[in-house]
Amino acid sequence: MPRRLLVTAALPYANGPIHIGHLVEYLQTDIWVRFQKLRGHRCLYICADDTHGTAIMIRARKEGRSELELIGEMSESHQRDFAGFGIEFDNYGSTHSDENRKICGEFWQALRNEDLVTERTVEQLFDPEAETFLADRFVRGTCPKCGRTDQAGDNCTCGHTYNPTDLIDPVSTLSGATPVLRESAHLFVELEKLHGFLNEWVAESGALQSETANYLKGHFLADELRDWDVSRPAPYFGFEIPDSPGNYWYVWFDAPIGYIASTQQWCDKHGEKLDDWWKSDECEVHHFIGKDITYFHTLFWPGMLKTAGYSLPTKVHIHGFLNVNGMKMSKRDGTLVKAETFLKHIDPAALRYFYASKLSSRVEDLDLSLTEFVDKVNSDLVGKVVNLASRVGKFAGQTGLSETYPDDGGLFEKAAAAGDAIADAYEQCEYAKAMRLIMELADAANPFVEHARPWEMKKDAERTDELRDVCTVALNLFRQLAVYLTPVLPSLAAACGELLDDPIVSWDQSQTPLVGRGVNKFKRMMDRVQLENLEKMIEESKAEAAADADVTDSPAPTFNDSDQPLKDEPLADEITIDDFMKVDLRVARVVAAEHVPEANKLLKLTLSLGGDETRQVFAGIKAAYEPEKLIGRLVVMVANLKPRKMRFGMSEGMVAASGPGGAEVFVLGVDEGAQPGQRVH
RNA sequence: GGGGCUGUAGCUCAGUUGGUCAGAGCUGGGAACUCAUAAUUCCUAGGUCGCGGGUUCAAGUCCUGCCAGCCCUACCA
Repeated sequence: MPRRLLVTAALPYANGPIHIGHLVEYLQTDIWVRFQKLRGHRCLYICADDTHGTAIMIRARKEGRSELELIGEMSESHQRDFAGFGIEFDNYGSTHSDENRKICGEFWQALRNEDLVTERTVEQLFDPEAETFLADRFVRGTCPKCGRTDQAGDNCTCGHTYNPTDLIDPVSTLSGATPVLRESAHLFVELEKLHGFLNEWVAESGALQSETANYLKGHFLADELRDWDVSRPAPYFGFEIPDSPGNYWYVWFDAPIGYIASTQQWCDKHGEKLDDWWKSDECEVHHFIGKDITYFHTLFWPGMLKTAGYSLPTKVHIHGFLNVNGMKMSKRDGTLVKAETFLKHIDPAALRYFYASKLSSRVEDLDLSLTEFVDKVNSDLVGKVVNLASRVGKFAGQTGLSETYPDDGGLFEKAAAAGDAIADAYEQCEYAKAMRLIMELADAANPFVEHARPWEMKKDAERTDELRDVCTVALNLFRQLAVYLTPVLPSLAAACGELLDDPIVSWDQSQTPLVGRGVNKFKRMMDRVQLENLEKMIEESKAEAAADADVTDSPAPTFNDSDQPLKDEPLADEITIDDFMKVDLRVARVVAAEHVPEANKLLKLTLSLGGDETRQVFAGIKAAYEPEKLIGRLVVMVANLKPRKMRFGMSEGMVAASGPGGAEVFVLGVDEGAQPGQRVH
């Protein structure tokens, strides 16, 4: 009896590229979906980009473009990355879609009708410069408890937790401005009214792993459920709440509804009814998510679904995080590898298999050890599975497959019988177990070829029938493995289908051997993974991280620069390189700086050109720089400027600076590593 | 501080309801073979199953105390 399944993976946020950590989930889900489809069930893999919220708004602003442009580009890059790893969605939507807006409205109305929405005034820090309210993570300041500076908005490294309003000297990370307290009206969902329902659902629906059910029971359900703040005041990139002008749905309100909206898009394209997928007892709904977003999917979301009359999740599959070499992924270590970067160096099939070999149904972090990755993929996939086909491929191309399946000592039959256990493991998301079972079969297959010695048969024309039989067995055992591995390795399945002119489309193909037909020319199916390539990948990631840091560390970069400076001071007449070379610019270190009492604008600087060479320079930067702060700095000076006698003494050069003057003066700096005395070319 | 999980051969892990359960793969060592991507096959690896108690005729397998690691969460179960 074919089942109907609607499967989702969490919606990736449109604020960054996909990395190998994300891929754990999308691959886990893709494998499950491919498995279900292979088993003959109707199954949809639904996903979308999560596009709303302050972070997107801010980023778009910084990059000087519209949110739509940003999320459009992100969606494209996400989908390209997913496709690169063989992740096949039935529909990939966006939370910023008409469908989503409409269904959000429907959910909202349902919440209103059930009297679950209440309004309250909230005091929140507001950035007067960026003109936006600040979530905790956009505020930093001094810890009120221990006095450490530059601490996060909600907690300090000393362990103390607080509200961002408690911070001493709070600063907005968006603009550097000092936030002010401002009131606004927020809308809340009174989740407590659904407490009874949630208690029951968590305990009895069977939708949650027991560890998760216990966690919820102990953490949230034990107390009164707090109201859930689902609105954000303008400006906010999202959907405005129809009955509350100036307020927008919080990104976590519309994100999960995006699952439904994306399904709606699929239905519209395929002439199906949404209700058959989301409001039918005949359809299972499975969510795959990471442990970090557990409560959104196990409390708020079921509450919303229940209220709006949609199906509750049949199962919420929660996975842990990815570590690399036993440690948290980090940009600095180059272990937070972007999907795109990975693809430049490594076959994605290798990652699919490795993750599969590590995943279980439990909420456990998994570790990607680079050496283990190489060993496992190479010995299991290349050494055992692919090798099975590779070693008889050439012969089989000439002999074809025997008319009847030969005696193989019960290997095929035994492996066929193992199919149920393997399928069960897939179904339970126990992929590691499935892979282990499959590799046991592969371990049994190679000795058959070894003992049959087909290479000897090849030399004897009279033994062609025997040779054909050996090839028939080896290729059928290989095909059986390929079928079992199809959810994990669609590329291998495709290669197998091509070799035998019989595409793998059904799990049942593992139960019957293929006989009495030709075999195509063998083509290499997979390359071994080289540790060097992984190392290159890590190095490249490090370099990317370093490049990113250069760009993002500078506060609030804006690229929509004004054209005023150029208008104020148009470009000078063209000169030749020789003209330029007449100006001798040198790197110099400020070794002394002091005020000149009688001067309004001047500082007296002593510049060192290295060694004993110093120059005394009067610079008109008094309004912009404190003398003490200049000492030690490297600057650029015009070193061959004719000395000029000033009222306060000789000035033996000029410090290069830009700006109209007054406080608006900016001394040219030099990157670290420059030496005083070096000429600027 | 609380809660959860884990602790089995160098590494990654299997070990159902307690009784050939002390295992597999990889690595290492030895040998064979050459069809295959220096792939494969055969032999070999002597780990007090974290430590101490307890229940039982019998315990990696149940109970308990301790130790270690990981995850979650923090004045709250």
